[in-house]
Amino acid sequence: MLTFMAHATIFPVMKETATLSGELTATLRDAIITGEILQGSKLSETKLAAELDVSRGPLREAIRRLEGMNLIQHVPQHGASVVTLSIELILQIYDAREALESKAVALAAQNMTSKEIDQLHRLIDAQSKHMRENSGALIPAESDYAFHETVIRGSKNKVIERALLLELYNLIKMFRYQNEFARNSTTNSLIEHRQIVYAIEQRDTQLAEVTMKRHIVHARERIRRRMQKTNDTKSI
Amino acid sequence: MLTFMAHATIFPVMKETATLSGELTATLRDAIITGEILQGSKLSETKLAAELDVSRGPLREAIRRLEGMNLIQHVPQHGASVVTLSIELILQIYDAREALESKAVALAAQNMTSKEIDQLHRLIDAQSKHMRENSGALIPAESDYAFHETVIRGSKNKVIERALLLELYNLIKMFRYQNEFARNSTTNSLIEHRQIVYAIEQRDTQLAEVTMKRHIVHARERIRRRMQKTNDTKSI
DNA sequence: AATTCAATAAATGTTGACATTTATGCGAGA
DNA sequence: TCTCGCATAAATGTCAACATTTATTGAATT
Repeated sequence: MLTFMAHATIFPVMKETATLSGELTATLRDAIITGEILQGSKLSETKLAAELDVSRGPLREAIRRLEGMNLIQHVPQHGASVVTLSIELILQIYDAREALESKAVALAAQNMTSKEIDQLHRLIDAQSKHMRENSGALIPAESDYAFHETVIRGSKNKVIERALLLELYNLIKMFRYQNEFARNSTTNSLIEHRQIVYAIEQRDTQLAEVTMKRHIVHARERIRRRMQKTNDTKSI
Repeated sequence: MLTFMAHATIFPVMKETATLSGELTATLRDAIITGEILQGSKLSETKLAAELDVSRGPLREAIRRLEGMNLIQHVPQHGASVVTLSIELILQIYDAREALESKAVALAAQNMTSKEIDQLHRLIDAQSKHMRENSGALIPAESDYAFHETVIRGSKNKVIERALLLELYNLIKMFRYQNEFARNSTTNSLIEHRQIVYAIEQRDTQLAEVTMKRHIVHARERIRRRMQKTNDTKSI
């Protein structure tokens, strides 16, 4: 028996709540991200519809949309199942993210308004304060997302924005939410965030790009090392 | 009255033909790409279902999928309409493509098998032969797509592959199909293709990346200049 | 003449039933 | 005991009717 909705407020959502199928999309998305619906598990339309007390029509539409978000895979005449976050897939996601987000920050360095840059400062200051007050505490994932999302939107490129926020970040959130070691940012992250904001402020597209690229490569490397270790342990 | 299906064989399709909604997805996609359904036009579920002689259920699913391919925009309680390829959007698409495909070719330089590289040679040789025999003729778009698709698949990165082939290239095909000046490649394209293959062959990831980036930037610049000119003429 | 409001028409959203395909399980036969 | 195949069950795919929201039209009022 699934409860859902429990985490509905955790992820600042789209406004697609006007319609039932939109509501279902958000509900299922959060259930998948949090792991309430397990990776790789099959989504039976009949059962899900019964549990959620809706008809299969809107449910199928929600599934189609989640398919477009890379959260669900669908085989005709067979059914839909939740994506499995293999180490290979995660690393591929981070490679795609590296390419897109380093371009995004280069564009952001060109296109962000000073107001938006102020917002970046506020976010960083909050992160800084958080670390000072809880000595040695790491940056919570939510704060990290807020920073990256602001940069991405600052690119003013709707295509990159969509690819990152709608199709990659859900997967990244899913991974981090379900892997404790990845749930918070490292101590270095704040420093790297500062460097990124500095580059944007200077309107230095190349510096911004390189800095962001390094920031993401570092994150990818941490994951790779950690997952490698996990795999080693498992295979003993 | 729409005929559809007429161009069904033009675009080498997915196998999603097993189901009616999959068939509809392919049909509508091609109709949108070719311009048979005009940019910005509203897709009335009722009318379309009547014209295609199907019920609205599978049609709605097809529309949701095309939404995921960036070909259709959907407003709840209002309806779906075909995307409009403004000059701004096209340039944004090419910025995203530049980021993703330059990363793809870097990965391809690492991961492509010698068999796959042979395939690249065959494609280039065909292009070369085509230009020699029809003196001064340009590379047809289909041949150009085949080259880029082979490189992208050579990256072995499913995430980048999906983003490019499923979410960006349909839009690019749509743009090129509906703009005569962009329908074929330039004379330089073949040279640049050769450079890309050379870099892949040498397993030189950096050279591959830089070369591909320049190749795409050139294409973007051609479009920018041409569309700028068009806009100028219009505004006189 | 322009605007507003109400009534009507039409579109999207949702539902439950039906059709077809796929999966399950049991019994027969080797 | 294992395998094959048929019968049954269950799931996905499709359809048509219903509900609700949005768009349109025209008359009334300012």
